[in-house]
Amino acid sequence: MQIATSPKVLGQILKSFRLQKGLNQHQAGELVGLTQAMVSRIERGESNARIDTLFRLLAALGMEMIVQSKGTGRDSSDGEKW
Amino acid sequence: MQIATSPKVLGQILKSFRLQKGLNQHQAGELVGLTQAMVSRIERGESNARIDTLFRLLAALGMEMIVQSKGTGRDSSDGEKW
DNA sequence: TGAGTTTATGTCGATAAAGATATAATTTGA
DNA sequence: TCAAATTATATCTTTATCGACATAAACTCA
Repeated sequence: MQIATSPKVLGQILKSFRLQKGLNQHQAGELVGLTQAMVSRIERGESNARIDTLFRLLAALGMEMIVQSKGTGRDSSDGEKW
Repeated sequence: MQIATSPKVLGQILKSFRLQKGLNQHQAGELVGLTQAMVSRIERGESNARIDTLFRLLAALGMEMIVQSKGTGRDSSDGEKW
């Protein structure tokens, strides 16, 4: 489970998932209609992609985005951290 | 915990969090340098905002984005769903 | 009903993403 | 070491975000 805190960190997460699936940038791009160049720029946090582009990449890699209150992680067995 | 599957769903999630914090669109926008108009368009999924804009909104609402493999939810007490 | 608040739409200019394509740079493996 | 594969950059055009307004529409409440 990875917490994305910036476009750059998000790009690194996407890259690690892509590698886990054994895909190169060209293949990952083909799955979602992105050029290899765009995949490269997004992974390096150079692109600051749009939301729909991110969702397409997430879907292609079998990933999902979860949005929650900060500090709601599974390891916060207590619940008074607010 | 909310799973965002599209810009539109993401917008609805953002809206619910904003309301939970008792903010109107103008106030939420001021926290991150977005106009009320932009907040409206993003929440309605009409804008398809950029990643950095999303991160700014998340931060302002005290939220965080988690990216994980599909089906890695906390309720999958077993771990062999892959 | 009507004023005040909140949200939705509209326009315009500037900036950046994205598609297409090419090519350099890097990495990998024989 | 060298060729192939992979990744990083570059340029050009099209399109969309975003800030800045302005204003319409919807909602709240006395």
